[in-house]
Amino acid sequence: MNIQEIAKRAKVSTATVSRAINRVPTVNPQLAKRVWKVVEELGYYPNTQARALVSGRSRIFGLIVSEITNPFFPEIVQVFETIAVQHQYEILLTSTVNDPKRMESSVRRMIERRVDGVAVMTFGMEEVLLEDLKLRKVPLVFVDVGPPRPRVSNIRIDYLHGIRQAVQHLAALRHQKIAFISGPHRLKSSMAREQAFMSSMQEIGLVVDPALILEGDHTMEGGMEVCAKMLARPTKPTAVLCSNDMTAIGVMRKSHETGLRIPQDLSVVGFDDIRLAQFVLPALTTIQMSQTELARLAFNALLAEVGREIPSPNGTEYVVKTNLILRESTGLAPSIISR
Amino acid sequence: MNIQEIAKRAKVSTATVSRAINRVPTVNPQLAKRVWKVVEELGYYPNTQARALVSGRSRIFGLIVSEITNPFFPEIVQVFETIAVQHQYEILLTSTVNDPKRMESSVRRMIERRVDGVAVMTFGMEEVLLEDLKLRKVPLVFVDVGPPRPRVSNIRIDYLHGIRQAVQHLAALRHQKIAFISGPHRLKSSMAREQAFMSSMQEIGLVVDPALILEGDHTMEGGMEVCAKMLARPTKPTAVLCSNDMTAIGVMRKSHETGLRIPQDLSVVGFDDIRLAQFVLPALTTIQMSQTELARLAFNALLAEVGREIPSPNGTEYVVKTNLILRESTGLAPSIISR
DNA sequence: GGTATTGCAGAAAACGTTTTCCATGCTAAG
DNA sequence: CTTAGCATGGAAAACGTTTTCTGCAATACC
Repeated sequence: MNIQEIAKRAKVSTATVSRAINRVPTVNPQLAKRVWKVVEELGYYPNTQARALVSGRSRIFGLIVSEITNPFFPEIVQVFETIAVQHQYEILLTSTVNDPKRMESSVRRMIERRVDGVAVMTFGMEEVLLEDLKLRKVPLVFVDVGPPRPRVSNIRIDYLHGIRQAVQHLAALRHQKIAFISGPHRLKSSMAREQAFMSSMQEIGLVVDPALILEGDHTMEGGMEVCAKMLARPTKPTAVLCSNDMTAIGVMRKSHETGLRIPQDLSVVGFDDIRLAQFVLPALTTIQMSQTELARLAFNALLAEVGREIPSPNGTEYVVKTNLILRESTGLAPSIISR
Repeated sequence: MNIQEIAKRAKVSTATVSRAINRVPTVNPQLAKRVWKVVEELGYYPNTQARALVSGRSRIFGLIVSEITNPFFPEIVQVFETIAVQHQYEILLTSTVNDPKRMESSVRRMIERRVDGVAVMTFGMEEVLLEDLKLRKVPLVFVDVGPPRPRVSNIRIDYLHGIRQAVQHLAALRHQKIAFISGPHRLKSSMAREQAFMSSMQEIGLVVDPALILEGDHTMEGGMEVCAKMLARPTKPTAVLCSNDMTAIGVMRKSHETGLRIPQDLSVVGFDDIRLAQFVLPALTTIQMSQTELARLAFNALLAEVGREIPSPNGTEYVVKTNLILRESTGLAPSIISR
């Protein structure tokens, strides 16, 4: 069933059918009604492929996330999809599993499908592979990637804001030996968080013990491993700030296994504020980076760029704030209590 | 950049370019090489929309899940996507959030995009809306929906196998008052689990106390609520079997809050075996329903149906087994210990 | 050596839309 | 009353492929 069939039955030309369906105002209301009647009767749905072919716009956005099984991302996908649907956009989802090969193949597939834009939510993964996209003048939006270029927007996360709050919160609870467990060093976002931690510490005159800066991998298992390593060393921290919530949850679990009570013996702060953070025991104090806002911003950035006929000269930069959420996993430093 | 440009530069016709790219064997190797050289040079990617338009196959499968933020689903999405990529298929993901409106709109969008098949992983949601798809002879695969029809495959979950194991495991631990917290009653899969529980109990001569059959909603919050309700009643169970892991985790949490120790005071069994189940404290004994297998089966069912030129007369039925995984949340019934 | 058969590449049709261009009929202005 | 201008709908081109059909040359067979 196609537009010709409709045209025949409504006794008009295909042009009129097209115009009626797209609600072009110049078409005679009576004809339009006739067309719509036939459309309803036959349950006709236009063929998007043909539409895209001639209009040059596919109404598809690509969404690249680093790992859909990481609880941080489903929320983003959900929100992104919801907004997309509202704007009659479709999404092509790719979970790269941090594999450059998959990243490459997904970029290629997106180009082949002629996406109108791509949101790259991998938090600083190798952008080399994205040259292809840039070259093709597809609108892009990244997280934490500089510097801006034409057609490429960037969402900058203001890590410092939340991390500084967290550090000061811990300091106020008399913690001095504060550890930091980062994410993989190859991620830009990961390093940015570490930097923010360091400068927040120095700002209030706390020394950063290099032995208390450790590298995790943003998984719960990784958190457990690093925690074990950390607790085996001579200088033990009284508080630990983690680069994401899964790591923090791993730390909590391993601490529990080794008999450490949280927050009495060790305070733990996470990062991200995934839903799960509210539900672990004790509930995790964490730094919120709103997934909803991130998804919304990313979508709007793409939509804006698609709407522009002359590309923005230097892209646009958006900022997402981070904020400390107080829950139950932080408390007074143990030395204070025992005194 | 299009196929004509390539044809011009390689000094062949567009037909030859098409044949070369699609590796049709009859094309002269020398010509093919010339074509490929130009393709590489220009970084040409074929336009999938045009391809789909003429070939009638979009190489897109729809994937409808009930809620991507429910940890059960990301794993399915991940596996489904991975296999899809291997077969040069794309997926159109929809998370219905259990909203019939969204379900309807997503079905419509999938038809418009001319998907080659749809996997409906909503575990028994209102199929009424899917009439549209059936009518259009799009290959479909469902979970727990009968009876089979042409072009519609079904994955039947063998709930009884795992649930019977769980009930017998609890009985062996001397539990007699075993509660069951179901999912929403409108889900077929939910009722099937409840049925399996009942018959497993009766099979070994245990009485099912109607007061101990409760309805949850497959979320952690729901689990906590139902648990509170359950513990407020006069007849308290010594073990509880939950219709999914999130519910079980909610139960564990609420029990903990009210001072009940698990498994000493209450044994808890989940269903699904999401990754998180291994990581809660204590690790959750649960009934595994392999998400990997489910995704793989669903994809293969669609692929098989697409390959067939004459549709299977009555669809195909696949079966996924369920199995009890023993962890730490189940133990001897409390009355035994105190004796 | 002439005709039938095969192999292979190019021309052109087809896919289902949107959109440009053109024709028609009407209104309004001179 | 005539003509310019405008509104509206139809014809046809265009989008970028695949695929069928056609034609030509080379080989095989009698």
